[in-house]
Amino acid sequence: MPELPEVESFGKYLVKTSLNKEIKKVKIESPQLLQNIDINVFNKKIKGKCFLNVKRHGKYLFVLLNNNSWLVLHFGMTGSLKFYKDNAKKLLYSRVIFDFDDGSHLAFIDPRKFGKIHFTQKIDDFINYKKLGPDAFDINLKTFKNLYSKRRGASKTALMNQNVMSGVGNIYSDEILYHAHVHPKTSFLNLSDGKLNEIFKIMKNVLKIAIDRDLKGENLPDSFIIPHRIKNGECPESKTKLKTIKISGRTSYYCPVCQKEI
DNA sequence: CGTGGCTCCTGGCGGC
DNA sequence: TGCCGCCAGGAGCCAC
Repeated sequence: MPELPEVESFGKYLVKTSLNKEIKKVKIESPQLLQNIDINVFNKKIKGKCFLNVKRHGKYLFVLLNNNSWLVLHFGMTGSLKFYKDNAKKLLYSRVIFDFDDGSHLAFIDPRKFGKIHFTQKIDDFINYKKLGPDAFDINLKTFKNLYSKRRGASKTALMNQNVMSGVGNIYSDEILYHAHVHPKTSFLNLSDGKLNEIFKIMKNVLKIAIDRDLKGENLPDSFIIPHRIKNGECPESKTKLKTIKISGRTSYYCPVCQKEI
């Protein structure tokens, strides 16, 4: 689930529910999510603090604590956040739970435990450490073209590479290429300058629509390929049955009529 | 640069 | 029903 749009809404959700409350206790059910930090040190850094603000870069959510450090959340394939008030309730697949002093809780839910939690003093340090490219929602056209115009290999692989640009994953790369009428295996090297401009615009648009819809809890438009990502799904435009191929080990959906390989 | 394979985990689904 | 293999919206590591 969690690519850029979902992480953006997790951030908004955290802001809406969990800011400025003292964290009484952290329950760490799955210590393996903690990266480069001892469980005791983690506890010490969090206990008695509160969340002040959030920032997002790509698929990472940075949560500012009132000790000038940032908690870094990455949601993997199945991570999410859930806020609740009921004291007795404990949600299935809770891996880390923040207990606030007013009796409410924020849980990091993650069935597959692919999520990761770090600490950093500065966001930029973390971005450098992970070698993350610019955020897909912030990036400008010039930078985008610099990064992609000479990129070899499949366009889908390039869009998913977090070191080139950060935030687009398997699902949204398919969506972007679908609207651009580009086959996921086609290389950026084979695309015209105009096509790159178009892909840039489409990417921004797709992400914006996805963020808005996610925040409102609505479904994506039927003109998107994502809702048709099912067995026997059809292209909403040409009504052709969608095809799937493996690219970089991930399943890619595309329309064989609208997206011809070059 | 680039690719493909394997790994970390758990649950759901289809096939036999 | 029971078991098995495969698949899943991420990403790091390694060999080539």
